[in-house]
Amino acid sequence: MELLGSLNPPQREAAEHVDGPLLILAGAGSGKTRVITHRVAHLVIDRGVHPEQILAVTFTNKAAGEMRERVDELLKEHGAPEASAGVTISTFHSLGARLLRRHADQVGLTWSFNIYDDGDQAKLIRELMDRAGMDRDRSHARRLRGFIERMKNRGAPPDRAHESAFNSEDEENAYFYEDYQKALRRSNCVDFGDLIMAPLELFRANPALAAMYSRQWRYIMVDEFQDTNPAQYELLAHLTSEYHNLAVVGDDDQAIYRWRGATVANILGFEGEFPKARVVKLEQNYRSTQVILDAADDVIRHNPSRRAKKLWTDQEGGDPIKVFTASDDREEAQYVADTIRTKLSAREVEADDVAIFYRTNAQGRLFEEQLRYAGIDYEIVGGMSFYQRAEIKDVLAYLKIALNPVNEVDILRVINTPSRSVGDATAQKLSEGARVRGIETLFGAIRFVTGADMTFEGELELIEPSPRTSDEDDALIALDKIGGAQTTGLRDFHDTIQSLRDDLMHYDSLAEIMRQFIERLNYFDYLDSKFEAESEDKKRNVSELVNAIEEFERDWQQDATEGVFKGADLLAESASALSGAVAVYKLRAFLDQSALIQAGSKSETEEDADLLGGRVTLMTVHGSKGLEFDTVFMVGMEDEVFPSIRDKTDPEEEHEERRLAYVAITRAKRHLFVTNAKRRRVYGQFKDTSPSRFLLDVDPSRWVIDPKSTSRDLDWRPKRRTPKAKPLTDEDRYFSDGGPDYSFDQSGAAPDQAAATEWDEFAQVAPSEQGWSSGGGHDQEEEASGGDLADKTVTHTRFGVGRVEAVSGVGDKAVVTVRFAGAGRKKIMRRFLKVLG
DNA sequence: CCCTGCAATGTTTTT
DNA sequence: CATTGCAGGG
Repeated sequence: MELLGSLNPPQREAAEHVDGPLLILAGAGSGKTRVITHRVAHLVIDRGVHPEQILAVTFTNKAAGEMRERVDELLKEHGAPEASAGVTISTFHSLGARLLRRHADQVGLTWSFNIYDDGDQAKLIRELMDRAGMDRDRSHARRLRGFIERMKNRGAPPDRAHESAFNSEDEENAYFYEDYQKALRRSNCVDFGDLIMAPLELFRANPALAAMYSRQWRYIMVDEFQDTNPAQYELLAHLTSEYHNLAVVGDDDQAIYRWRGATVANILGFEGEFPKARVVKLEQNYRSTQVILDAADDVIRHNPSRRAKKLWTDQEGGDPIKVFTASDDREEAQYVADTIRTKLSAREVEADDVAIFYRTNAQGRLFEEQLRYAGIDYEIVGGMSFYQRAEIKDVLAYLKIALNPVNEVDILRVINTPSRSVGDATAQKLSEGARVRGIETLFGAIRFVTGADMTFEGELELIEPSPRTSDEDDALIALDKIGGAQTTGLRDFHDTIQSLRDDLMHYDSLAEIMRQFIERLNYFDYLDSKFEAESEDKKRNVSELVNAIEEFERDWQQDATEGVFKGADLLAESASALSGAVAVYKLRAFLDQSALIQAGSKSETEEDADLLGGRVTLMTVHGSKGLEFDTVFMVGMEDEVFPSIRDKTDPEEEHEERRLAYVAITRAKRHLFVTNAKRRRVYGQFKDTSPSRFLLDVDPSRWVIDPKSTSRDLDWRPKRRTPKAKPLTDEDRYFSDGGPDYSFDQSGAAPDQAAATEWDEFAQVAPSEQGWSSGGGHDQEEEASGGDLADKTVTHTRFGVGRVEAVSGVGDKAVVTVRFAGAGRKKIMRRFLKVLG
């Protein structure tokens, strides 16, 4: 069968495109992964492109894994089974990590650098704040982290941060950022942001190297392009500098990572950047029913600045969305669990095909509880990662130190775990001592105290004899004063690391080395003594870590020979003594993977792995992007939960929440349930809620209320909303709209063709009633009311559900004042309203 | 120097 | 409501 035969015309056009920039605007469910994978196969099979010349970049490991699988399949099917391994398919961050491994020496790192996760990063920031004598203020620490992240997302190293500082706060932040970068490099470590920024700096300083890679990867594809940040964009620019064969796929309506520095400008401005770019729109949706797509459109159409695009499907109609309002959050979870139970028993759907989406991870607990109670197998994706658990981080810390002995954050983490009588006071003295010339590192300080004479490879060795300052003298005196018990403890720590390094050099089985190490450390005894009830869990987690390593070792061989990086890592390190050992490679690869993969915590029922029908999936809406399920429960649909708006002065926040809701809705293939609760526990106390404005935006013809619901309408908001609170936001919401009550014209979705404010709209329908001060007319209106409408609940296609407050005039042309649950008070012509009761 | 008990404080979203 | 940080006794 012909390779591209199964594609529709636009899909085919995109897949057949070979040279030059390509922008694929792919609506939700339009088969974008299909297009990417077919394009890869087409390049290799029909166009004779060498697999090594292809690079596909994604954001998540899940997406990368899926793409790899499907490319594998396609190439196998079409007689090129070997080719798949040559194609590089990677996330941005692991691509960055691999580039850095290869060129570590050019950016102030060594081959053995470690990757700090968020927790490590926060620890380092706190440490540095202490050292700088700054107030230990958590919110300040957060701001500093935010600043550093923002700079790195823009690809701005400290010197650029200094240049762009406009006020004294930015200036101070820039100094801190500079300190932070220095400390990271002293520890031979990088953070997540560095995984993008450091390769970028490498290419900026060395354009010839960038050119080399851009010749190597002649065809580059990027998935979820709307979520790229400026640093990633610039990195791509370097990587495509030679041929400009950049093919990007994305959907501006699914941009949900603005808070992480992503900018939709990258996708919206693509043609500006590449005037010769071919643009292909994929608008046929193969996933959902018309009802679901319409509901999604009801929500997203309120956003300004969208690319014109209209999803369509040939699956007409479909089940209406089912809405359920619970009296509280617990009942909400109960309802979801009951409903799933019923559907599973009736064989309407398999557990595999059901998902629950919530806005924040914390919401997941209640659902977990109720599912367990109902005896339903489930899987939680995301949340507290396995690799973030204390016991796992402890063990990994030792491994990281063994590889990279200058890693200060990890040394401080485990120097007293298990207890070695080395507390904060001693650690403090060691930290100060590490800054004395001639000592240089924490391990230098430990050696000074214990009298050990061994130097670890990988430690900095810049000893420049010069007179010490009095601070340094003080630090040395403090080191001298460290007591006997502490010295013994430090010696134990030193020997522990030493023996772990010895083992890594002499044995090949990483899992075996680990088992012995954990034994030697008496780590299980430590867990028993420190934790009562949880110690069994923790021990099991550690064992699971060893199992994970064992499994990793089994598959490792294939991984190491993948794509263009084949053999390159080995070459780069041949100078190092440690690097001769297989276990060291495996360890380093494992550590990278564990840092880069957000492994979801396993469900309670993981033992029976292949149970029939699988299990229900629980995850945040963010986690759901790129996935699809037959039946979806969108829960917690209340204002302040979803949308969760932190900064009410920033209208962009609501826009992003809207896109998030759009993503959630478009995950559903056939059945969508939307639930909320009238009150919900926040910090242990009940708080009254209001229905989500997004839910109210969905036309009532698309949903029905479950008879079991506590409320028969969506008019249960407890307190009046104050429309004055954010007038700008409201303006924004309506500004871009195609206008009232005629079908949404997609060509009008461009921002400059914005149609009407609410007042303009009113002018269209009833010019004579227009007025900025409606106060005077009130009494008259009420007297002239048609009677039949007074106090009725009505719905409007755009404003949703509201209650009639006043009516003036009669018949279809009557003007009705309605207070909408989601949109405040409006005057609307009678004929645009549907009366509910 | 370590452990226990109390208080404060906080929740987006993820590579 | 949980978790995390901090103060004071052992």
